Amino acid sequence: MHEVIICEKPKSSEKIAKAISSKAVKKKYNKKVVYWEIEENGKKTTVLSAVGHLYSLTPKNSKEKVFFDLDWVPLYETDKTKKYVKDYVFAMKKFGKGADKFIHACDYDIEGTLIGFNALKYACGNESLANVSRMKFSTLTKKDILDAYENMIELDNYQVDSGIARHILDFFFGVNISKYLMKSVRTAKNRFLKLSAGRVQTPSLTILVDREKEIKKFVPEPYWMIKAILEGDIVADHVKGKIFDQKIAEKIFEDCQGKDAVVSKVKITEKIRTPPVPFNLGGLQSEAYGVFGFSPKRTQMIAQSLYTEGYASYPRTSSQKLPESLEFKKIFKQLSNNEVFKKHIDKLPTKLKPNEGKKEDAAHPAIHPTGILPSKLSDEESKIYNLIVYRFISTFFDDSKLQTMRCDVKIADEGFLFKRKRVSHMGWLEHYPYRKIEEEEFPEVNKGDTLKSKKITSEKKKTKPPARYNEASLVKELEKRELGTKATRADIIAKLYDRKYIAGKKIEVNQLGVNIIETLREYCRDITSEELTRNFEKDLDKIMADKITKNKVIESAKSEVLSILKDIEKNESKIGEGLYDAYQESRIVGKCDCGGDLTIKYSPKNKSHFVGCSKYPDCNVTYSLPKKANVLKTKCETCGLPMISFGKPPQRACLDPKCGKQDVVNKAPEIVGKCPECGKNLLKRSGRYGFFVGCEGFPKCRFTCSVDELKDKIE
DNA sequence: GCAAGGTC
Repeated sequence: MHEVIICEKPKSSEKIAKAISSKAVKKKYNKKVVYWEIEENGKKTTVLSAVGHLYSLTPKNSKEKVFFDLDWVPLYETDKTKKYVKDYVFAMKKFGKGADKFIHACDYDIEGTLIGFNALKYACGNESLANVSRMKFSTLTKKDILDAYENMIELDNYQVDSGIARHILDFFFGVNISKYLMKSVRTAKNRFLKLSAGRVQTPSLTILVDREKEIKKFVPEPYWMIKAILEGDIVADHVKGKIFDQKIAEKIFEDCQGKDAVVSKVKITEKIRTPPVPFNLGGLQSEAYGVFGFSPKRTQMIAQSLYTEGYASYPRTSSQKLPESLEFKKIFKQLSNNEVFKKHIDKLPTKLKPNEGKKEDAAHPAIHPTGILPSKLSDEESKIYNLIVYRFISTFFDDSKLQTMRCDVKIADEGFLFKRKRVSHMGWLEHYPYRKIEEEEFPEVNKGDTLKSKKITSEKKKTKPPARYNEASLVKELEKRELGTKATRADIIAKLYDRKYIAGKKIEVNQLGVNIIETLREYCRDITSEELTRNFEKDLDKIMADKITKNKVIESAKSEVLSILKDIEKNESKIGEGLYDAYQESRIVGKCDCGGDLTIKYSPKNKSHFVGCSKYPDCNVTYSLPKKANVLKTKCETCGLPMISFGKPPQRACLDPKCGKQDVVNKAPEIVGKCPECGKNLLKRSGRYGFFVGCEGFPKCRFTCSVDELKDKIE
């Protein structure tokens, strides 16, 4: 009797093999692929693993104008970066074929069910599906696995169909519409532009376009802030905060001149700050962005490598929970071999109970260190590793307490107030070195005291437009709207940059991005919003509940896509021109002396980019660009042309080599003042958008401001 | 050349 168990990933094959038998033997195929063998009571069990999807959809005939005839082919054939998949498929073919019994033990969700189904059908052989049963577990604990092994169910073919339909529908809409967009540019302008649209990427872009529109149409409103500078350098704000009526502001300003302040109320309160919750992928991405400025994609790759090396747990989790079964004590004991970690771990309470978050994940706990101490890590890896360790440790500590003083004063019947904050109990804060620690002095004032007023100021300000998204806040927004999955969100955003739809750390939408959304809103409105995802979900649910067949859903999607494509084709030249012009516009980097626009162009002959004038051939101005150069928004202080950055470590220079202006990136940054928050030096740093002022104490102190704001901020 | 989804 030979039994074969198919798992979704190597990690779960290990857990499943070990749970089923203590006699499971680890074996390797082709030196890389791990599988397990159990021989007991005359029965042989082979536990094999996929690595996520092993098969991918591809057109039967790649020369077709539209793709509706699709085949499942091994992933490594369609994607050159997925070579590692090959050995897993081969191992499955070698050890999986011809067994008496097959067990599908992938994650119990639509994708997992399809992963196992395709592995069985295409690697183990079609006939394996005749002898298959399904294990259903929600966690990879020994108990759950054994329960599932002893109470196997039938493979749910409706769930399989639902998974297949999801892949096909995404392909129909995504690939075909993308193709037709590119085709329109080719027809109209005889140019190639890499364009794409999809069920997730397009609504994500819509979110950014809508925010861009809000920002563009925003009309700043003036308001006044009235402050009183009191003895002891106390700055008190008028209780009204923003005053939008100039007359009222002027009256308050006049009335308060030369009058002293009388303290009307002093209130000291204590706020509890609970420890942070354990990291899920989104949480780690967001924190790593805030603390180190790492893109979510970068963070994900680093976390993946820490996981592969065995230093951290599985990163693609939604969970903010740390179950006791992880054996915290054991992890802490191992981590204590590191002197620095030990200092923190030694102070842990005896009862180890983490402050968990609400989010759960059936397959994995929150991200945590395994206890195995890394020997060699790159700079970036050790930053993420330490972040994971400190976050893990800090969730076990007690609350931190923040004391807040609020002092109300009266100046000529007008209310003013000032606040002070200080941490009165460190708690977890002491063990999580990525947070600012407030330590403001509380002035000694009591009710009835008079404070001499040195000066009353009235400052005119303007309301600000809504903030731009950055990569981390967009990941969060997608999470909130349930667009994409934890594993794909960072990639989707990277794709939007790659297509040149968007640019910048504070994400700005290029004209091309705006145009894509406008075009699709006209021809395929559903794909620009969450509507398409919602419609898919409804259909997939119906397939699962046997209320509609997979083929019906596929057929109706096909006719819908066909009609959209027909519309696009009918308006091809208009769409193509619009898209190409929009693309050109976002390539403009400055003005040429002749009045034309300096534009980034591509020379297919030299396979490189350069900057040329839009009035070519009337104007011959060109500037060559070094390899992998970025044209920046910062203008050269000498000649006004844009600056470029290139090389590693990055250097900056003027676009015009004759100008010769070099930037100061590699020199020590200039000290421009003292930080108003922590007293350390403020440095003039250069970012993507030119200079900004940042505190030397970063990341502990997060003070930043623009160069223009500097005077106001440090008085 | 094009999607979104799983994972080393």
